[in-house]
Amino acid sequence: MAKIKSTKNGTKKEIIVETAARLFHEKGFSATSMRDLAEQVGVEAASLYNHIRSKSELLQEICFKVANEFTVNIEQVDTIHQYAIEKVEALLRFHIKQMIYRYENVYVSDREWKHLTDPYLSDYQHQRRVYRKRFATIIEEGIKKNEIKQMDAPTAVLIMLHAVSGIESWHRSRKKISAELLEENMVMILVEGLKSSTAFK
Amino acid sequence: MAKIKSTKNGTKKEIIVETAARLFHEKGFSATSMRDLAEQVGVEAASLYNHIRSKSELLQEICFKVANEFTVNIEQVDTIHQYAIEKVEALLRFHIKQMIYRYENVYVSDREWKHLTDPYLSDYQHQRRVYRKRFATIIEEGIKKNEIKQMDAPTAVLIMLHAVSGIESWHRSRKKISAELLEENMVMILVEGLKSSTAFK
DNA sequence: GCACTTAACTAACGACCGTTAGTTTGTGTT
DNA sequence: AACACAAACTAACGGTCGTTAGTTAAGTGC
Repeated sequence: MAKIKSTKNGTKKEIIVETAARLFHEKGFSATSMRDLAEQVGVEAASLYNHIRSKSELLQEICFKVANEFTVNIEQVDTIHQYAIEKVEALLRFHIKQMIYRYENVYVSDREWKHLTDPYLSDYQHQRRVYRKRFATIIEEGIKKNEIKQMDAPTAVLIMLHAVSGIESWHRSRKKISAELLEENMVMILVEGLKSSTAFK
Repeated sequence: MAKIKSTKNGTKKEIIVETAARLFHEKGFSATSMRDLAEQVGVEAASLYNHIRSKSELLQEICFKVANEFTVNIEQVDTIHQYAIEKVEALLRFHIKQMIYRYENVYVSDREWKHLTDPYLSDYQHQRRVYRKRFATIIEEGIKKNEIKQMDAPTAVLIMLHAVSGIESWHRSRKKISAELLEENMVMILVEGLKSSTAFK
């Protein structure tokens, strides 16, 4: 068994991290034991340590993977689009898509980051703060150009970021509307709530 | 020590539950030990059991206390107001105020209810489902009367309920805007996003 | 075929978990 | 002064936690 790739779905470590994300989502970080995780992976608990350094490392991988995706995205969005309101919509749509298609990872990074330990905890908090700040700056810019009505930008950011986490309920609900319809409804409600009523555009 | 009331802030059990809410908020239910809790209350862990039956009971008290407050409120709101959009605004304002002034309890009931065990888990999920359903019905009613624009009502509910949980970030942020300003901004963004553009009212 | 590496295993460590049993302490009532 | 009793204490229970040590099996490259 000297293969570094075990199945076609990436390395064993990647499998472990994905399984951990699922369990952390289902039961929470603290309530998930390494023995739970091992069982789901199909291995003894001690064997996990051939692939990972610690339980904390699993949470770190999940949180920073997700955080980086958002950071990379806002970079792109900020350069591609011209109007602030377009940027906001693009950011919102990305959040929605991540919440739909990479649900477990995003959920864990949103809800369980508190169990990170320093220095990772501080790094993570910093990265999120910077992201929210940048998001707020885009909204400020939109307000100045009269694309977006007068409002407290950080509050608008907070509403958007948390509104999308409501997709959690969508995932849990028995009879769901389609992902596309969900996205369009969310964008409509949230983006229309921002637009200036006297917008020229 | 034969007093049933220990301080002026209610019974010892109430103190324990409030302290538990604070710790469950800070560290999560699973990561909070009875010894942690005891230390914060100023007592040995075993002594807690003179006042409570189990750790689970603490979570139950918190979750159902909060859930009942929302249930009672929607009852009142539904009878007091006439227009659907007014009902929605009243519900939203109540959620915001609860999130500001009873933050820890609401947060715990929102985030840690998964650690309830049956039959409490099922009861809680049912109560929340009924509440959301009722909220959605009010919005449907508003759509029918053209107070609220065409949209998927459950999605609107999900956005509102989760948007207010963003007040978590407000609590954590260093320089906050005032509670009043926060409420007005949130109401503006969210309620304006719902209103029909051809509303007669 | 032999060395090397990877990844599984069993066994166990010390720490901490929620909770119970049994006892002591202190206070208000008679 | 004696009693009742709430509420604190100490000690310990069986269990589970994350993790380490040491070993074994199996595939790779010479």
